[in-house]
Amino acid sequence: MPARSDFFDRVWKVVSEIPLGKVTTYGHIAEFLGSKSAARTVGWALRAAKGSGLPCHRVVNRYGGLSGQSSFGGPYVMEDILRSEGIEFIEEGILDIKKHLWIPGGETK
DNA sequence: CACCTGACAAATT
DNA sequence: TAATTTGCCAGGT
Repeated sequence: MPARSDFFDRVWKVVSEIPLGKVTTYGHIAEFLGSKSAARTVGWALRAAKGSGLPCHRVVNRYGGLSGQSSFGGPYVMEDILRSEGIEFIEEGILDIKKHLWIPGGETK
């Protein structure tokens, strides 16, 4: 497998653990990985994971904004998927992060 | 081989 | 309070 790196692999794993209807932020993932400031690397991993079947649309920035729209494939792709999963949007491109925030390791429960 | 870029965030000035 | 800088990791040029 995948060479990439432990960091990437961990990011993919965490993201794949996100329950449907929930979202998480780069900062929380990075923090879970051990480096809270590695949010950049998290986004980097998602970008590399594009096409790997990873639900990267469930990962947003700390404002709940869909940061990776441009890299995802379309400006309305992520939003449409998130809405289909039960995510409430405050406005176009911005979801209610405080209502659907999920924390890695927090368990689905 | 060295520098720059890139889906961010938090701290400091 | 806002603006700027640093930290993080890997990939591309």
